Amino acid sequence: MMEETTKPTDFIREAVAEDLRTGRFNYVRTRLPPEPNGYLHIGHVKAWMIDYLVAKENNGELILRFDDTNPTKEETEFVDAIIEDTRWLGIEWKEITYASDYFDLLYEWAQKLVWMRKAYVDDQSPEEVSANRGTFTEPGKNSPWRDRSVEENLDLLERMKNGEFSDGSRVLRAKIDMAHPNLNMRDPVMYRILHEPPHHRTGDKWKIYPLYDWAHGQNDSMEGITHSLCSLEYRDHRPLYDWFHEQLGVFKSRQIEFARLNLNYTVMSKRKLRRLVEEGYVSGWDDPRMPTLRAMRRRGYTAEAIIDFVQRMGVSTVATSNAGVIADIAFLESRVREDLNKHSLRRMAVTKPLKLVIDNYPDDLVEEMDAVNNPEDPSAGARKVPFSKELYIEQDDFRETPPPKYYRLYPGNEVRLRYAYFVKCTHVVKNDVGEVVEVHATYDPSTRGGDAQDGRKVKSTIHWLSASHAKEAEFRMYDRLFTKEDPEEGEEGSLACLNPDSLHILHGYVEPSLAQAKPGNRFQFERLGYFATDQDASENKPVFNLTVSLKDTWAKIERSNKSK
RNA sequence: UGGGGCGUGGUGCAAGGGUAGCACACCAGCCUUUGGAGCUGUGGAUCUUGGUUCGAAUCCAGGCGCCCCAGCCA
Repeated sequence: MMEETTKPTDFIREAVAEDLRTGRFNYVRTRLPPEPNGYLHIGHVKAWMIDYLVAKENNGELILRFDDTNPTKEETEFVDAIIEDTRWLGIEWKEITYASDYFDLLYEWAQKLVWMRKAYVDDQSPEEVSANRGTFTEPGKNSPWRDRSVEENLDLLERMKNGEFSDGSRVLRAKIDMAHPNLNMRDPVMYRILHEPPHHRTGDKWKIYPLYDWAHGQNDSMEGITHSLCSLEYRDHRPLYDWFHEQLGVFKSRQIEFARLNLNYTVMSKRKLRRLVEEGYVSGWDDPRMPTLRAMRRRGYTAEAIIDFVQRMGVSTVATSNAGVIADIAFLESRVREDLNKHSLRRMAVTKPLKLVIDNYPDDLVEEMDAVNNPEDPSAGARKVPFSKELYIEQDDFRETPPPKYYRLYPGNEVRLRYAYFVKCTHVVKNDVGEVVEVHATYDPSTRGGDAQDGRKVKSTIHWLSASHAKEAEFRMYDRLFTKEDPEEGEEGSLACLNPDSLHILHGYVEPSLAQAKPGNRFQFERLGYFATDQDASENKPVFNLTVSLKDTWAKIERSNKSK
């Protein structure tokens, strides 16, 4: 698949090539910089692939570095989950590192900046720091502590580190320019005091923790990262990123920003996703409706399809919303269908069963019908499916009074039962309230296998299951989580447009062999869609998640029928 | 409001002074033992105004619109 796509070219790859050409760098090393405070989602995959491929295409190296500078949010559980998901994508890295690996060195670099009179300990309260930062239009005010002696700063910094001061009582700040038009340059905070909670890796060793701006660029430099690729909202941080390298006289990594990836009909922010989980709107972070990688995996999306999707999305600096680009979920689904169409085994399943009785078929006869496993892949072979007098068909495949252009079963109409016989509907049996409970038909024995010897045609082929052989199964039918393309839009908030029908549970039947399907197995249930066996499956009743439906032309016709 | 970034069909990306193209979506048709897949075709876009030029999506200037920034989050 990767060979098929033309070699991607974009402004980042051009910049990297340029740097190699001009000698700014003579090798390429990138980094994946997750903060271990949540699960990876589809938006991360874009960044992951850019970092991975830019390194790979240039015979460079990729480092997986956890940005763990804030112990109040980070947990080992997320480190493990991120590693698992990254591996699932097929991304290979040279080594795993942590920002916390560099806390000692980073502290030395901070002392150096103090010596250079480029950093100082500020005793202002958080409120004072904020108030004195100024606004977009007004300059900030210099801290009264801005011109302390090197000795006093060094002493105070050391005591901050040793835990002598309470949280929030002091910070270390870079001394730049409180009147700078870029707020990030107004004496940014480098270290804050944090006694609790213990850090997931360094425990209670540290009482001060570096902030992003101080840690990230220096870690990049320490690791010899050539290209530090990040999303658009860090554009304003680049002058600061460069300033630290310049002052310290260290290896200068190059930061390049790109638009991050969002999807319509969903939310991507950790805060909003957490709310869905915590308030029970979904079953968990791996609920198949979530945009997280583990959810997509559970739903049946393949890593190949997801990667193909982000690759085809391209890379740009366009910011349509929230510092990124909004992709159409339909495009993701088209990539999933393309991949699954080629690779998944066909099976028959009936999600909304309706009994079909073939009146002229022998009572006790069972025939084994030949069914192909994948018309796109002859090497997938064929299988036998039992056929008998009483069958289940899909409720949607029968109408007592057919609407216009309805080709499926209705009284007097003949259709093909896939791989079996032509059948003609004769009559129906109804219950007390007038619902059709049984459809009756006659079959033409000369059409065995589905071919009419006399050359007559039917306009429809429907799927079926032998009632006595079929195995019970649960089907979880998913739809988009939100009804609006942009759930954030409007003041009611995203919860106001949650789709009440994002999950439909159906109880039906599958072919006998599917009773043994293993979690993660993927199938195409003919004429319905792609499904993946869920982990919830029990021994006698498997559960299948709808990955994505097949394109449904009839549904489209029906919709336009109704709108007329 | 100061700073930074960005404007090409509905969406996402191409075209780097020379015929505005691709994918998805949409519409029509062909084909079909999945109303699937496949195939063919149609429609539709350069934010705006001015300038430079034989020629501008591309270069210049103004305007308009959208996104990001005032955490001791990342």
